[in-house]
Amino acid sequence: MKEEKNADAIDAVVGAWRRERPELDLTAIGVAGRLGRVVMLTTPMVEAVFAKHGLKQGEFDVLAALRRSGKPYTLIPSELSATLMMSRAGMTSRIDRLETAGLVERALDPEDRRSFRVTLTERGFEIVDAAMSEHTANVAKLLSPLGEDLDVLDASLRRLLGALEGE
Amino acid sequence: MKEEKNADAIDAVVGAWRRERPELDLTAIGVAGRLGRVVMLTTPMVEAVFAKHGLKQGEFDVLAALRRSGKPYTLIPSELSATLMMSRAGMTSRIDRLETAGLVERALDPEDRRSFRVTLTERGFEIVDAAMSEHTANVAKLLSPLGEDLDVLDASLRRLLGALEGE
DNA sequence: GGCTGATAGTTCGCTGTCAAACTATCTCCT
DNA sequence: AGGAGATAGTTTGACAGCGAACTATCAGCC
Repeated sequence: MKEEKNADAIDAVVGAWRRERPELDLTAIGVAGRLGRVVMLTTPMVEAVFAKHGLKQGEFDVLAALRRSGKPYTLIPSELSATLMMSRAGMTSRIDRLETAGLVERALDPEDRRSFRVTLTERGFEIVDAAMSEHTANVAKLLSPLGEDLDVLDASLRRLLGALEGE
Repeated sequence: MKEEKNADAIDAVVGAWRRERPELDLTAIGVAGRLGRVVMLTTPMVEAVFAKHGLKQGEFDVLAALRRSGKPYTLIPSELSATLMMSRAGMTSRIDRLETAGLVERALDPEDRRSFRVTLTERGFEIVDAAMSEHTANVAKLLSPLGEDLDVLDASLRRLLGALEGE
């Protein structure tokens, strides 16, 4: 006994809306719903990998931005908050936590005394590299059901993202 | 002078990783990054519509779940928290807020004295219907750059979601 | 019929984020 | 040179969400 139709949770939501508000065109709502739900379902699985390395998602994001910036693995807080699309207030506290944990260091910026240079420590480097390796494998596994659709999905998302980012 | 290549923010991230960690296969990371970024960029645009109706996303979600459940627009808190995939503690406070705002009512459940029935008020009904109409149009507009790729994207996401939800 | 364990909802303490207000410093313009 | 406005980072206060602990009620088993 296999399921004839592979209906998902979004089909149920869209179906209910269609019954209650038949005049609405729900095509895009369904796509947006699936997008959001995929992110919601995968988030805890992604976070679990970071947790194994003692990191939260947001902390990994900071370390990863420093790591991929290349030697000397240094950025200033405002660059970090812009790249990660978060407020500077939030970035202050993230850096505080990472500094306390010994994964980054704050150093004076000789060219701008308002600012700091945030640098990966040796330990931060090792942890983020280990976490990134595992994260990469984990995401590949999570998306493996897509098969050859992976490229199709990527192409569609690229098209959408290009428009959303404003060319 | 037009851009020859339509590189997006994720291309920059993946490119930096490829330079720093050439041994990693970043295909899936790129797709996941685009997924997350699309959600991150669209979230404020979606929330702006709800805000016009005096709602936050989470509050709209509750009203919408009640609305699409059909007459008598009634659910119990544990159904709501399960449907919306959030903790019961969080649901308690959401319902508190919505009740204070006069958009839902709590009534005794005659069949289970531990529980309540949460029902849309007349005013809640009107607000969620108006918000849903505008939300639907807004999402359609946000995804309109996809053109005929909308169905392609939906098919891929459905495939992925089916696997993530465990068949 | 009356414990035992499960379930519904709430309260409490904590955390991560944001916006706004604030200090320090830089930049530019005249 | 020096003053106006912009910018970097922090502090503060507020808020939504979570997990754990708690109360009340239900369900089922002996």
